[in-house]
Amino acid sequence: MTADQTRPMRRAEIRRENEKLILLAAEKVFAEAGYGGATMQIIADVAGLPKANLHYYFATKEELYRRVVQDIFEIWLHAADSFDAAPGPVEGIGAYITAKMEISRRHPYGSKVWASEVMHGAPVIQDYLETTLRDWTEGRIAVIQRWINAGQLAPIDPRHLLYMLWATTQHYADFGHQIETLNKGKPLTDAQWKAATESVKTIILRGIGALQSP
Amino acid sequence: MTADQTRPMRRAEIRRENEKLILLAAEKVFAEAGYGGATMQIIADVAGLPKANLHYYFATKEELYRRVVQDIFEIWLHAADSFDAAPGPVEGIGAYITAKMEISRRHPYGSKVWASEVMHGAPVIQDYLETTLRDWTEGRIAVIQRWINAGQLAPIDPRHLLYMLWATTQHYADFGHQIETLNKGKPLTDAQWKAATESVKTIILRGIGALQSP
DNA sequence: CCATAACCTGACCATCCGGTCAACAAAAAT
DNA sequence: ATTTTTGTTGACCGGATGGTCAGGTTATGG
Repeated sequence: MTADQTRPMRRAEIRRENEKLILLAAEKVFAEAGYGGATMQIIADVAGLPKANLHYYFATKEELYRRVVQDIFEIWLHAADSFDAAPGPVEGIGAYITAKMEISRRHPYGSKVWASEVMHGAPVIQDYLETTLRDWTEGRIAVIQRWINAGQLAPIDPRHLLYMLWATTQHYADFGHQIETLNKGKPLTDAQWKAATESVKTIILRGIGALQSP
Repeated sequence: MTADQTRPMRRAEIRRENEKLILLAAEKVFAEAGYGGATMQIIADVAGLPKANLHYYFATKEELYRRVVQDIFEIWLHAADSFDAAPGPVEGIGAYITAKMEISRRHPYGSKVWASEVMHGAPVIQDYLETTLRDWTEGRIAVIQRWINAGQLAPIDPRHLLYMLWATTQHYADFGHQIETLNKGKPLTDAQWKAATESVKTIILRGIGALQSP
C-alpha cells in the first residue's frame, strides 16, 4: 500500500473539485427555486460546504449564477455540431433533435435555468443572445434555406422551424414535471424517451417535407 | 351633466377594481421577477397602491400568487373550446393552434408565470395537473386517436402531438425575449405573428399527415 | 343622522439574506 | 524549518422583505 492513503490534495485539484461541487449544487437550486428563490445558504447545504466557502470561490450570488448560465450555454452550442457537416436535412435536423432531446434528459436543471434566464429578459446573457446566438441562428437559417432551394425541403420559414425545434425539445426538460404528472407520476423510461424523440423527429421531418408522407 | 361627476364608488365596485388592479400588477411582476424575486412592495408600486392595501385584499404573497396562477389556468382551458366540435383534425388542431398563439400574444405574462410554476414543480397547482389537466389531456388523446383510426391522420402518438402543440405555441410567449432579440430587437409585427402561426400550423398539420405534402 | 361595517395606510417589527471579516489550517515556496 | 500563499469557517452586520396593527376615512343600512 502506498504511503499517501490520505494524501493531501493538490491546490489545483481542490479548486477544481470545489468549484464543480458548487456549480452543480447551484444549477440544481437555481433551477428548482429560481434566482430570487435560491439562497446561498441552501446552495451551500446542497454542496455540503459552509456558506462562507462559497463566497471564497464566487464573490457574489450573481457571479455564481452567471457561471452556471454560461456553462449551460456552452453545452447548448455543442449540440449544434450535429447540424453541421450533414449530407442532408434528414440527417442534420434528425441528429440535432436527437442531441437536444439527449440534453433535455441529461441536463434538465440547466435547461430550466436557461429558460428562466430568458423568460426574465436575459439580464446576464443578453450580449450572448445578440452575438453568439444571433450568428449561430443566421448560419443555420442559411443552411436550411439552401436545402429548400435544392428542393430537399418544402418552402417553410427556416426561422420558425428553428423555434419549433428549440421549443419542442426543451419542453421535455422545462415542463418535465408536467409530463411526468401526465405519465402517472413516473419519469419517462428509456423506451418512452426514445419514443418521444422518434415522435418529434417524425412529425417535424414530415412537416417540412423531408420525409415521404405515406 | 349629471350631479355625480365624482360619484363615490360602490363597495362591490371598489373590490372588483382593486383586485383586478392588484392581480394585473402581480401577474406582470411575478412573470418578470419570478416568485422569489417578486416583492409585495414592487407589486404595490406597479398597482399604484400602498403595500398594506395589498395585504387587505390578499392576506399573503402566496395567496396572491395562487390566484394569479389559477386565473391563468382558466384562460388555458378555454382555448380548448376550439378543439371541440370540430369536423376534422385540420379545423380542430388548426383552431387550437390559432387560439394558443393568440394567448401567447395577449397574455405573455400569464404564460411565463405558468411556465415558471410548472418548472418549479407546480407547488401550488399540482392538484390541477392531476385532475383537470389529466382529464383534459386524456379526452383530447381520445379524439386524436379517433381521427387516426379514421385514417384522417398518420399514426402518430397523440400525447407527443399535444406536447408539441403546447411547446411550440407557448414558446412564442415564454421565449418572447429571445425571439425579439433575434428579430433585431423589435417585437413581432402583426404580419410576423400571422406568419408564425401559419408556419406552426403548416409544419404540424403536414407533419401529422393532415395536409397533402405538395 | 347615527351606527356599523368595510376600506385605507403610515409606521412598525421579526426574520432572513447576501456579504464581510478575522482568525485559523494546510499546502507550497524559499 | 520558516515564510508565504491559498483554502476554511463561525460569527457577525446592514439592509430588505413579508406581514401586522392601530387609527383613520368612507360608504351603507337603519
